[in-house]
Amino acid sequence: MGVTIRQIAEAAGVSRGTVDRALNNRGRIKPEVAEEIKRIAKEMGYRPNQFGRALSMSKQNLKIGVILQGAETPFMQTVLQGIEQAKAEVDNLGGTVLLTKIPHISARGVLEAMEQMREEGVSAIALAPVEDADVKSKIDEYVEEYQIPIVTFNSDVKDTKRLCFVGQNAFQCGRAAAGLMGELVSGEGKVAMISGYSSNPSLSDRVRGFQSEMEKKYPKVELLGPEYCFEDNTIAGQLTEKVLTENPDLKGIFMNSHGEEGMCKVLEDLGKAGEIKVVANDFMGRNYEFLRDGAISLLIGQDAYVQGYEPVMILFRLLFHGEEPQGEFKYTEIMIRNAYTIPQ
Amino acid sequence: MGVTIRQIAEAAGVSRGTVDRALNNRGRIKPEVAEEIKRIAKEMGYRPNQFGRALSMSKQNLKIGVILQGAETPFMQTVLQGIEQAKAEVDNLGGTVLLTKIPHISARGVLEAMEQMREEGVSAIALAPVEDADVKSKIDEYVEEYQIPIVTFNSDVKDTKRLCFVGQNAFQCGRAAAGLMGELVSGEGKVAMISGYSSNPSLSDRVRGFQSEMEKKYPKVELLGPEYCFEDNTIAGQLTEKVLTENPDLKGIFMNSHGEEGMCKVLEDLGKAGEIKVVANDFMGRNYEFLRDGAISLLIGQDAYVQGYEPVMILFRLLFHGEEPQGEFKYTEIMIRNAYTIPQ
DNA sequence: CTGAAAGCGCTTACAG
DNA sequence: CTGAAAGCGCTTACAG
Repeated sequence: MGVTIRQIAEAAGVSRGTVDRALNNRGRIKPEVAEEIKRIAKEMGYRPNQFGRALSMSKQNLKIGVILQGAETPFMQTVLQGIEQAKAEVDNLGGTVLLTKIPHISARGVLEAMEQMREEGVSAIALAPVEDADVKSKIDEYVEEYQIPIVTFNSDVKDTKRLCFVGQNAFQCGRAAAGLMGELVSGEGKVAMISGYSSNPSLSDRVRGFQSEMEKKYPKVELLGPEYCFEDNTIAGQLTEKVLTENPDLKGIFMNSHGEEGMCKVLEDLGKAGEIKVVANDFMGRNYEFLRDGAISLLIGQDAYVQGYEPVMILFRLLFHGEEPQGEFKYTEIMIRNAYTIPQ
Repeated sequence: MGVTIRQIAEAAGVSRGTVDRALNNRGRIKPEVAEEIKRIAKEMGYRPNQFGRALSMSKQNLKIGVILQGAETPFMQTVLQGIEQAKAEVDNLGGTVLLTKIPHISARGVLEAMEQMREEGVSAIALAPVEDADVKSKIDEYVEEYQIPIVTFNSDVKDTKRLCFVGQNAFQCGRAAAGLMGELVSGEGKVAMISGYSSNPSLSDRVRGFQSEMEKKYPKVELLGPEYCFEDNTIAGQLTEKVLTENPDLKGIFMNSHGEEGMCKVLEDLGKAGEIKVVANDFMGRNYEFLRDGAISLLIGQDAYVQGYEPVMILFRLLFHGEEPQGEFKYTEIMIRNAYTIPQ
């Protein structure tokens, strides 16, 4: 068992309150006394008991706000599970998590939610995804003017005062996909790229990573596209059919967006499933099924759960224990799965 | 803020002690009263505050023993990091972790360590690896006679009363390797298997998983071996050279043991690195380096850290919170990595 | 500037 | 079988 504040108080011949003031720099204490107490504490190897502190501080009812956009997508549903888990833990520890789900993507919705949370007295906010100039400046305002720390997750926003970002390193993810595809097609032949939206920075980063690494490491691979399917199965199917018809010698498809069902349907209908090597993204929807069937060769995923869980806990640890996050970027692991490493 | 034991006591018209007895099944309470209190607690959505509990229970100074064999290997070093982290957390929460490292593998060492831990009054033991009849019967004796729950990790022991096992599903790992290798060699050609010891059950399970899945899913692949290198680089190099000389058309090597350095050296010397597809195991030693160089195509790994961390925490959660483990097997994730998904 | 006391939510002897 | 009280280690009004 560790040294307690009481033992230090006895050793220093003062009260526990005084030790607290000294050790936590609360002021209202004679500087020499504070110094002496700190010296004694250090000498005795004092380490504050987090349970005592947490229990005592649970009176403060610290509030953390979470703003989530596009909660209707399967991916965000998993993120949501992570948030709910963090919320349960924070509740349990005497805090509160205020969650606002905004349907689809709406900068105005985010701004309003931020406003409202400030009125409700939150001490910190986790926010995703972010892609708007007004939101950016509001983030800086909150951090600087109101000292409300903000963590972004899933999609980051550069050049703001946000504390840190939790999510995928999209460029590196694209490179990992290239490394896999290069091997799957034995380093040569045609590979088509299908992405979602050209306007989405994460998707674009993945495409850039894929292209640059393929060029560098597998120069004999000829890349086609990217074409954009807007995460739509019908369009994805049409694009798949088109590229296959125009390129009967196609070796692989890098599916960088949702629309997998549409693509796999066409591959199966044409008897090409398994023959055309497919690297796809995210452990969502029917992707595991396609992996088992062989229509998808390898799947790359980000830990959606962690993307919901970590931001809340990072803020909690900051506010409750004064523990700063490890670094500005908390990248979730880039996970590779085949048919045999599907969980459960 | 959550519901507290005090609120339940008021709602039920009893004292807090009575609520505690009801909710934690401590006996000495009229069954009907207990039922009623549980009902109310559930209705109010009561979730115990872990800080309060931990603080209050920190008087008990609960001890958990950990016995680790072969700590000198790099793999066990990482396991050790997980144990140290768990130890730090448990210390901080008012408990104690007693760690005994036994050099190499020694059943007698394990038996003595168990004996000593019981004398020191541990409430539970985590133990690895296990491969001995005497140890088996001592496990059962501890569990049944002394009510000391035991968790095995890294390597399991069947047919005992151990609470659960934390480690890899070796057979499934072999299957995963087959799935990768099958794709890497485009489903045909010769693939050599090099393993460590024929007597090691985990290694054998991986080989069996590899063989059975290859046979089933890639029948055109011709498997050679397994040959055994006894985790020795020199022997691994010799085996590699031999199989390459005898089979100039070799397409891949499944390296199921340590000795990667010896193998990669030969591949590089013969100018075959990258050409021969290699699937190897464990994120240890120079394996990441070989992955970057391309001498190893894909790496499969188990989470060594989790294998150290989880057993201690499972026991802590059991003793401290009365939380039973999820199931008898806590399989660590089978992770696949290529040159782009190396951590950091 | 400092101390004494109350309280956070829980568990645990101790009385009855 | 049940209750009242003390205590875990910390923080925080409140007095002085």
